[in-house]
Amino acid sequence: MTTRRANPNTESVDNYLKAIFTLGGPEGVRVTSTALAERLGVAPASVTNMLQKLASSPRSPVEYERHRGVRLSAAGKRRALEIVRHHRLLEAFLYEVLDYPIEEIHDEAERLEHFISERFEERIDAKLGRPKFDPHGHHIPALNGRMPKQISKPLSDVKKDGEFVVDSVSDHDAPLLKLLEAHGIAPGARLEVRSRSPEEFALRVGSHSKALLFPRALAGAVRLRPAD
Amino acid sequence: MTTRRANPNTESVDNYLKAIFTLGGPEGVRVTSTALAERLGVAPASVTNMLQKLASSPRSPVEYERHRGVRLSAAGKRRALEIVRHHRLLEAFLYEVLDYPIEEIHDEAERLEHFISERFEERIDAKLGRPKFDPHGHHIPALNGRMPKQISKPLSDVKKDGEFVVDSVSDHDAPLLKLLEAHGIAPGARLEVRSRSPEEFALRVGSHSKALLFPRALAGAVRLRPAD
DNA sequence: CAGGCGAATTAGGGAACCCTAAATATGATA
DNA sequence: TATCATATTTAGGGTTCCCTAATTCGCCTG
Repeated sequence: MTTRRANPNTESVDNYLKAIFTLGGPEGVRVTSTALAERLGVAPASVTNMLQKLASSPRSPVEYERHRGVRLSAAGKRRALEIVRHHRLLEAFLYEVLDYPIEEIHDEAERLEHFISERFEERIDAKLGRPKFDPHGHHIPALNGRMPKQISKPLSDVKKDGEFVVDSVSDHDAPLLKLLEAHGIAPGARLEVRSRSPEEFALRVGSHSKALLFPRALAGAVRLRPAD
Repeated sequence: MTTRRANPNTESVDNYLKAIFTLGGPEGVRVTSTALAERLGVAPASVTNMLQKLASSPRSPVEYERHRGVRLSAAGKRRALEIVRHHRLLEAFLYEVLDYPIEEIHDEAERLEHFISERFEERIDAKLGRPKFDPHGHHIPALNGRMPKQISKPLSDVKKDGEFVVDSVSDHDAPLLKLLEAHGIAPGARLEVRSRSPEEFALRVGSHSKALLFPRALAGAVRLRPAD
């Protein structure tokens, strides 16, 4: 006789949920196995396995139909937002309290987010003064799971010159992040798009006077909102 | 063909090493499977399995002989001390920076110690001002693995009345820890043993005037050094 | 509407850790 | 020194999550 242990490894499951959440966007679009596999760095077959397991568990965090992709159930979305909250609070904490370089906070938070307790979360939240944004400019979901919708658009979508404020920057690409920071491209910075070409943008950042030529290929990593 | 992944789950292995270190004391006495099993909360057979695996790995962290117990190799001891360092730095950090109640720091540190990076360790160490002791009064091993020897003795070993200073308190038993704190029994506190009976000690703690009757059964949890 | 093609799933394993039950060593004792 | 209790190890499984290979499905197109 074995003691039954309906004990999913939370770390792995959480990563699946977070990936489904991220890929599905705020509207909760169905996500394909392949996309998940790629995001998670596992084989598609592994994804199928996991989704079947998750789907057949009580109070399943996902809605899954063979060959038709997955999306999060209400419970799954709640959990995903908890993890995102952990992640972003940790990023803010590492950056502001522990003085991490911006390009290192993501990976460390990615690892720790699965293991911190509610108490830890509460304490760093308090220590930071209940922040609303992480250092990349992303909203930190509230305790109740609410998170305002992103209203910015990527620099790559900018169709005519003008003045903007940097809303957020991508967190995945560490070297790029370092580069952006070096040029002052950080949430809150003023950014003027002076001209555009198929290859690059000519930008003026903050109060710098000289123009910055910014490759279009990287422009998806910077999100802007109109200057007030 | 499968990509080979000589990838021991560090968390579990680390826990074994830490347990061997703790049970073997500073001299590195051989530790029995049963003792390990008990400490780790697993079956003795599981311990045997793990020890065999560890012993047969390259640069093995342990020296293991069937039926004769294990002890750490130099590499194993180094690793164990790293974990202990992580653990104690985390405890200090949770207590001092995040204002955790003393009785909660152990469990949280126990979980996190396996996942923090060298950078994290370095940063909290700096933030705390390179502390030498954790909140329980235990030495924090140095980066190079050095750790001064414990010179205190448990209250339970005290054979005659006198004045002492609390050196350290046990970290495992959360409720007890809370109790000790409530009575002012914390590292650095002055403590006078006024009388002893088979059942309990009569203590005077700090500058309190009234005596505290302290059960002998709990006296192993408090370590003392002579008052200067 | 029959192929085809790529996406997704099934089949069959592997590695890490854990468990119980059944041997088997060890060491103390009669 | 034979015996026994106890400590330890071996045997045989189980779970979780991952992988490759083979198969099947959904869908687009000729």
